[in-house]
Amino acid sequence: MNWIDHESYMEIYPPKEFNFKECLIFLDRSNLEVLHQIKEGSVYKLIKVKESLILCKIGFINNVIKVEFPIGPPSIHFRKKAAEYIWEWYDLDQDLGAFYQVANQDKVLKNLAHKYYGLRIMCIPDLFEALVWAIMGQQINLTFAYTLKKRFVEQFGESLTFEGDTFWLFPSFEKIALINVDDLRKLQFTSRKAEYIIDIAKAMINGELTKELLLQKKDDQQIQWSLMRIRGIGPWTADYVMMKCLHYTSSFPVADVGLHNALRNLLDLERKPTIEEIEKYAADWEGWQAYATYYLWRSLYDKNI
DNA sequence: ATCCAGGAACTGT
DNA sequence: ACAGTTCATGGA
Repeated sequence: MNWIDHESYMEIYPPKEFNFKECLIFLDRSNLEVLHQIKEGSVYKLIKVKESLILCKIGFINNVIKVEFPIGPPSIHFRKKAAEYIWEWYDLDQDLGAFYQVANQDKVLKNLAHKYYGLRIMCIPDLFEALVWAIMGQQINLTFAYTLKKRFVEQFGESLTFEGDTFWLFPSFEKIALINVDDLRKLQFTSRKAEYIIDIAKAMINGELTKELLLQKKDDQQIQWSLMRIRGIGPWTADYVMMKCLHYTSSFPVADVGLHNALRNLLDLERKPTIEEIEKYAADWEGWQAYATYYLWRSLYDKNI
C-alpha cells in the first residue's frame, strides 16, 4: 500500500492504471445501493474497525486518492486500517498493465480495455458480505437483488447518521447467526437462500469459514472446492467471491448471465453465446478472466452501443 | 401477460 | 454422470 497519513486526512497513491471516475460509474449503478453514497464526485463510505465506526469521504485530486473524515479523524491505527480497506476495495494491488497486454491482443477485449482504461474491480473485502450478496443475487434480476440487500442491511445492519444522511454497514455474521429463516422470509428471501445465509453466518461464528483460511489454501482450485462444499455456493458464487473478495484475477464466472448478455450485445449475436462459445472467446484471457468479465459487465451500462 | 433474471439444490434416471 | 424440476419473486 502506498499512502501518506496527514492526521486529519490521508493520501493514497494508486498505480498508474487507475481511473477513479470509471470506478464511480460502477459504484453508482443502482440508486438502491445503501452501502455507500456518491456526492459531487466523492464516495462516502462507512467502515468499522474493532468497535469504531469511521466515515470516509473518498475523492480524487491530482491523481491522488484523498480520504477525509467528516465526523473527525480516528486514531492513526484506525486510519491505517481505513486506508487498507480502501486499497483493497479498489483492487489497487493488481498490475493492470499485465491485463492490458493481454486485452490489447484480444478481439473482444481490445476496445473495452481502451474505453474503460483504469477501471478496477470494485471489490467486497468482507467475506460474509461477498458471500451473502452473491447468494442474494442468484437467479433474480439485479434490481430486485439490490432491493433485497437494502432490506437486509436496513433490518440488521448498524448505521450512523451525519448531517441528515444515514450511512449503513453490512450486517455482521455474528448478528445473522442469531436470526431465523422467517426473519428473512419476511424480507422476500426464498427459504433456501435464508437457510444458506444463516448457515454461512454460523460457520463463520464457529471459525470454520474465514477469509484467512481460504487464502491459506494451496491454489485456486482448492479454494473453489472449499467454497463449493458449502450449501448454496455453486460454481458461479465461488468464482464471484474469488473475484470480488479474494482478488483472483483468473476466476471466471462463466455461467454468468450478465457476461452472456454483454457478449451478445458486443458481438451483435442473435442469441446468447453457449458456454463452449464463451470459452473460445476466452481462450487468450488466461490469468485475467475476472477482469475480462468485469469489463464486459461494465459495458452493460453503456446503453448507447 | 410472458419471459427471464449476475444459480443451485434436489430428484429421477 | 446427466437432464429435468423446483425454488419464489420482481422487472421489463
